[in-house]
Amino acid sequence: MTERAGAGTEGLRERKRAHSRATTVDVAMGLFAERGYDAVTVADICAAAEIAPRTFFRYFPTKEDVLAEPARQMAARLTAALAAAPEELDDAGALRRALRELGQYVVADRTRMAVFFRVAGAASAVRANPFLHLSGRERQLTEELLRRRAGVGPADWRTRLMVARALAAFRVWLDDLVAGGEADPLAHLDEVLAER
Amino acid sequence: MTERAGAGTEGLRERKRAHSRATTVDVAMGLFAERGYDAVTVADICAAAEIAPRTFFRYFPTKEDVLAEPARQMAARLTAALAAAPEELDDAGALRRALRELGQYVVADRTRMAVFFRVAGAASAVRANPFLHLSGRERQLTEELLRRRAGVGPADWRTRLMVARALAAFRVWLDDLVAGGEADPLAHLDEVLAER
DNA sequence: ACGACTCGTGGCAGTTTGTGCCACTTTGTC
DNA sequence: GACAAAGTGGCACAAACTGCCACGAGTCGT
Repeated sequence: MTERAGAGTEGLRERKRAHSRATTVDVAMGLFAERGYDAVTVADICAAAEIAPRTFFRYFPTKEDVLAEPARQMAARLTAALAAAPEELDDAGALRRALRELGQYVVADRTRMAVFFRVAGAASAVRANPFLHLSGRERQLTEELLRRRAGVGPADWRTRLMVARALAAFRVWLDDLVAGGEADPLAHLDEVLAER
Repeated sequence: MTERAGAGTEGLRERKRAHSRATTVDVAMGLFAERGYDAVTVADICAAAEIAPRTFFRYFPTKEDVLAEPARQMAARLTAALAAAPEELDDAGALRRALRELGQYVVADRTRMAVFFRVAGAASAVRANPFLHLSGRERQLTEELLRRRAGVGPADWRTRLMVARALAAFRVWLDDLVAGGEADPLAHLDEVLAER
């Protein structure tokens, strides 16, 4: 290991792999948007992305996982935002701040997200559902909260409930966002998050 | 149609079908508990339940659906309880009451539920997860709430948030219940549901 | 009671998803 | 340039589903 390369340039291999993965996701999303999730086979994606089926399953353990990529990015973003929140904030404040940042991210990437939401909503796939996906991260998120405050042991139920409620609020907002109609989404997000 | 039979006895066909379905679920749960979800094939279940694979998929669209049966029962129970709630209760009160009844149901059927939770928790299957399963019913539940109060049109976000929060609380409680440790689960449920 | 009709069931062939194994090529290291 | 490490592709194969057709057990009309 030379270890001298900067964090951004991780060697040719890494870049190639990342590029191949990204294009596969793009191609797949395009096909899904065009024909619908079920009508697109993995073989189709592979043909369009010019990779072997065997390779596809090395990138994504499941067909659903290609579709779930945006949801996974959201989850990662949320975790990162939470870890980066100022220390002086309490749990609820930090979580709210992180969710607001996630909201900005979603709104900024609106067109791409719109495609994802539409496709994922119509698909029979469950893992890809951003709402459920986020809920599935509750435990991980709670642990991140505890780590932030140097807490140890299992989280008490009040903390877990707080996290669950915050995510519930975010999901309600996401629902409204997907439905459209809100003139100022971010203001609406603040409103929903502030509801006691 | 003779239509003379009581509501309970719906003809031999219905009864046979219900019996076959029930035994299939039982057999499947037994195998899952014994070897784990992934290590049991549909063919195994069919052999043990003495039905043809083709028949299996007529009862359950997916292998996951056999495992999800208890979760589906919970969802159905919740919907029914909500519909049966006294009219004079407001939305939040009715929902809380329904959740309390669901809680009693879960606690009463403890041993069976314990098996389900253990198997479902360890399984790679997602649909079967009771937590997610319940979240997936949010929309349906909200509609039931509106119907109860003769409301029309799409639910406003405050109502949806209220439902989402109540379910979040129930899930937190379920989590505690599965973990064990609570001496009086139903009292704990009241406590969690009452948390503002 | 008897025939017609419906519906649940089983078998078969075929598609699709996902995996283990091995050979081949590309990349990074010395 | 030699060597190790990692990505890639092809093959065979298991397991999850699906469409089709045939058979037989319930059910209904007369």
